[in-house]
Amino acid sequence: MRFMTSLKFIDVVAREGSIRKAADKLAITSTALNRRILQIEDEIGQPLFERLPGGVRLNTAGEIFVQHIRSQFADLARVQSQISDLSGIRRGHVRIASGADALRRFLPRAIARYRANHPAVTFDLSRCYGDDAEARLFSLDADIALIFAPIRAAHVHVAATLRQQIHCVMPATHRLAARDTVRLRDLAGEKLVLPASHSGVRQLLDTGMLRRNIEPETILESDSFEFMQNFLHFEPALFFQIPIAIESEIGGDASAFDAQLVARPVDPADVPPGTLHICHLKGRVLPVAAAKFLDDVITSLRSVYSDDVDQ
Amino acid sequence: MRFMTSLKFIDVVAREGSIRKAADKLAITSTALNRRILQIEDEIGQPLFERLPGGVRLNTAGEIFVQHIRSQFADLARVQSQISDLSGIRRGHVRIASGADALRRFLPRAIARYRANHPAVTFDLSRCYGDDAEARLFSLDADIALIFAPIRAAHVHVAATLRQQIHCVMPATHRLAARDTVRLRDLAGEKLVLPASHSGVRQLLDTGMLRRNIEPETILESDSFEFMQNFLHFEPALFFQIPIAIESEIGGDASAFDAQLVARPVDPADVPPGTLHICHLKGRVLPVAAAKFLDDVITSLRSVYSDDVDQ
DNA sequence: GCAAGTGATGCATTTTTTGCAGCGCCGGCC
DNA sequence: GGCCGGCGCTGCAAAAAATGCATCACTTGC
Repeated sequence: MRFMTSLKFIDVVAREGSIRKAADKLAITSTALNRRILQIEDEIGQPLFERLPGGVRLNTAGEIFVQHIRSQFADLARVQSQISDLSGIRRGHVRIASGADALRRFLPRAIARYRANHPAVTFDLSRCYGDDAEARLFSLDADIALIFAPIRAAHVHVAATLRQQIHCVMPATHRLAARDTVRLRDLAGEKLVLPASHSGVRQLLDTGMLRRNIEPETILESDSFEFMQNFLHFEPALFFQIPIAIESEIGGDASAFDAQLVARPVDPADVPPGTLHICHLKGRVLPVAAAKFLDDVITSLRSVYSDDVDQ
Repeated sequence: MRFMTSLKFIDVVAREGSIRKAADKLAITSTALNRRILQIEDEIGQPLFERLPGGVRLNTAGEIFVQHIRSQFADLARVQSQISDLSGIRRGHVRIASGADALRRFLPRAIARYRANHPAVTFDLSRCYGDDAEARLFSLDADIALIFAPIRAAHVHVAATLRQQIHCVMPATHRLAARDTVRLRDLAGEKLVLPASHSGVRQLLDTGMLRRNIEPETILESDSFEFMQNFLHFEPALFFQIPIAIESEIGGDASAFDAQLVARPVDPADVPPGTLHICHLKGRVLPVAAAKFLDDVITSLRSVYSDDVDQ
């Protein structure tokens, strides 16, 4: 898109914080890039960047303008996919920012099924925590976010929510495996493997522990579910997940997802259910592919967790 | 805006329906214009125009793309006014599509008062009927529309409504001037001057007349209020207006607005009140100036017609 | 069938963009 | 404290792109 290059350049400079670095990345001379920026600033009538000794930084006007640029790019992508759509090509691109919970089991299946119907649609998956995900929506680097955490920013639109009770995962031979639900006080003396402190699961657990005045024995802390799960094969311990992260298959049983491991819900009286938010940027018209995928996700969530899904 | 020229060109070609005509208008050669269009079509990967023997016409892809272009322009204007705003310049431009009713007395005063506070804000006023106004909103040629007629299109957002009873305007010496309200049957034998048939006032009147089976004696039909009002100075007759079109000043008395003329409401039992819609394009973020002006308009309407304003 | 209109194209010209070299500036470092 | 390396910026010449002219192929209306 020749007519968007100057705008793209500004976006890259804003991200890189330096004209020369951006020029490198864009395979262009810093001279040319510099002059393009000067020209646009001239047309706008106001500087967009502050010149610092170590590079450049957006000023307030620049912030506004770059936000506009990004929304233009997102819009253009949507328009292009619409145009392609009507010529029967049906291609498109969907960018998802998701917590590890949904990224693990649910999204692979959901995307594979979607791609079975729309093989020309491609995907970007970036794993990130709540704030990052919101930021990615805002900077238009992601179309859809799946966040198991409270929504902070006002500019995020929640298309659907899914209530999820935290489950305690343990070796099938563990004494607690006989129970239907696990109370927090049962965890006294147990060795725990906890998710990273900024994850939604961890924050719910921490609040519960604090209220019940329980000091857990944390032997390990990780942001990798895969690591935690594999670790349990070598040392018996407990860790925590939400159903969407452990389902062996859509519609499958969340209580047994691994030959040696079982999951039991933590008693809701101790730890209230958390909420998985499926969201996109407020006021944004999603590209067709993303909008359709979002629909699919919500539909398939409803078919599995019917009562726990709200729209 | 150098980086928008190609897009602007496409917009003009779409409006003109001919590359050569558009080239004339743009003070450029048809050659150059033609090649810019070919280039963009190449970048999009699809033709945007159908080539007809008498010129060009947008195809479906083109419709989508041009709509995108127009929204980009509107967005850019908003961004620019935002940027100007934060440097304290406070300039901007507001484009209004309005029926003659509101255009007559209300808007001049409203705009003058707004400009007293924001002298660098400029205005475009285009007088048009309901459908035109909606079309202008959609093609982003207008920011705000004031329509005394039902809203047809789904893509219009109604920010506020104002109920208005139709008034009958007559010489102060007329026998009906003694009444508080005018019944349609009183109009038998009277000479009437009616607004144009596509105006909202006329349509309400026609429905009422039809229902009451009254054949009015129409001596004149016009879409110019000024003409009708001046005509009454020379030949005694009746014509019809809504209060917003006759108010002598904001907060003034609608029943006497001219030394020789008085207005009396038509009985609501005969002709129900109509609705003035103040609206903008759904889903659009208005430029600051337009948004502020819209607020002002609604506030000032509420201060005069308090109970008849809904939001 | 001819004239007048349309959009498309080859080629020379003009305008714009780019790259190179070098300037002045500022902060970190030995 | 001078020096080095990074930064953004600017003359000037070369490269690239956009433009205008003349012309073609085509359709419609008279």
